[in-house]
Order: sequence, then structure tokens, then C-alpha cells
Amino acid sequence: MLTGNESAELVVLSLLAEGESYGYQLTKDAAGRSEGHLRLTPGVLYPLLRQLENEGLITSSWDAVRAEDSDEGAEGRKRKWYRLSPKGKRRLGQRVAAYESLRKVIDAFVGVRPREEGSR
Amino acid sequence: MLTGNESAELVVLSLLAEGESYGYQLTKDAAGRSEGHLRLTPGVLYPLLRQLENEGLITSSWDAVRAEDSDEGAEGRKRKWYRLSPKGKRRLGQRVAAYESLRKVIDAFVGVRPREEGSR
DNA sequence: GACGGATATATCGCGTGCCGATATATTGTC
DNA sequence: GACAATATATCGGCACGCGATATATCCGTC
Repeated sequence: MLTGNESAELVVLSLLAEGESYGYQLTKDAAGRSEGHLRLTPGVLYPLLRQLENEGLITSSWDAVRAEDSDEGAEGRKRKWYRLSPKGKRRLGQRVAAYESLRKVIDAFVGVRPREEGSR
Repeated sequence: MLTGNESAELVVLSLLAEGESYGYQLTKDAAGRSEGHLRLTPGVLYPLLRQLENEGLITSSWDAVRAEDSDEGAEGRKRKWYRLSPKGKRRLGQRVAAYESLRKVIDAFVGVRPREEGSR
């Protein structure tokens, strides 16, 4: 549930606002932080990251995860690190504002429930 | 924005929890209550009402809006009134709970923002 | 040294469902 | 008699979410 792109974007930007990270890590963080309710699947995450980068909201770079005992060209495993750009920070602010506004709207309805328990 | 069926359902059930209503009215109420942010368009509303009725969450009946000076079979304008069924009340409770849980999940990310304003 | 599972990134395409466009009828008003 | 508001309803194209799938490295262990 809630793997809709809108909320996914909010979540990814939020996580990156706490510090740089990479895809797989984001997946784990999302699941952990939400007690498993939020499953950021590859099919959702990677297209989203690409899109965010295209929009200039995040930047990325490849870094060898271990350059130990490498002989020469052997680079071994690499990870693609993502970090939030200034533009991304701004966007996050907007998204958070939008979320809070949406929440206010929904509350305007949900909050008005007439009776918590039917009296009969 | 937010014309997604999930939230639309929540809103319609909430409005009907306050008393019976009809389609056009629901449209107006939704817009009014949310200061225009929530546009419950016909394309969204009527399919939704139909679906809700099929699921037994709401019931409906046609009522002539004015039976004045009618001659005989002339029924004039009619309105389709909807009201929440007991099952619908239960569903509303579930939806509200789901919404609140979702909100908690999002807050788990959004709330942790490191810095409100970048220090530079 | 090979097998399996975890780590890690990435793409593709199809099924679904959103909602804009559209249709129809009545009422009010100028 | 024309136009706007009221009122309900359907339809289908196009968008896109995301499951399935592919690829590669790393590590433990037998």
C-alpha cells in the first residue's frame, strides 16, 4: 500500500534530506522506518530516482564500495550514491507543505464525524 | 488534486455520515468544505457512488424534488438521495483508521526533517 | 569452486483505472 | 427562446504504477 509515486517522492526526498544514500539502502530504510508498511520496490524506486535526477532534484555518483587490495583496473563492486540538491531541498519543502495542506483538507471531513460510536 | 478514489471514498462516506445527500450536493459540499481544493467531478463521483451502492455501503432512492401542481403522472424533477448504511459506517471507520495509519507512516519520514531552514 | 542468498541497480510492458469530455433533462430567469 | 445552473450518468483513451525479469558482484559454507 502507498507505493504511489507522489508519496514515494516525498519519502525518498525526506530520506535523502537526512544524508546521502543509495537505492538499496533507501528500500531498506523505507521498510524499516514504516514497520514494513512502505515497500519501495525496485520497479517504483529506480524509475523515480532517474526522474528525480532528470529534474535536477538529486545528484548521483558511482563510488567503489571497496577499493581494497585492488590490483589495477579492478574496481570491484560499486554503489550509486544519491544526494539532495538545493533544488531538491526546495521541492521537499513544497511537497511537505502540499502534504500538510492535503491533510488539513481530509481532516476537514474526517474530523467532523458526528458520533464515534452509534448510540442506536 | 486529490481526486484519487481512495480519498474520494473517504470524503463521500464522511459527508454521508453527517446526513443524507445527493450527488450534486456532495460535489458542492466537497468544494466548499475544502475551500475549492477538492473537486469531486462527475467522472469521479458518479462511478464511485454506484460502486459504493454495489458494495452495500450506501443506499439510494429517488424522490421528486417538487410535487407541487403536478397534474397526474407528471413527476417533475427528481433527485437521487443517498444515505450511509450500517456497513458503510463500519467502512468509514476502517477508512479513517487507514488514513490515520498512513498519516503516521508519512509523518515518520516527514517529521524527521533535519533542519527547517538551511543554515548555509 | 560452486551453489545459494543477499546485495545492488536497472528496464520493460501490460493491465487497470482515472477523469476529461460528453450526453441528457429540468428549472429558473432575462 | 436562449443561456446558466442544477442534476445525473456513461465511456474510453492514455498514463503510469509496479510486478516480473535481467544482470552482476559479494559472501558464506560445504
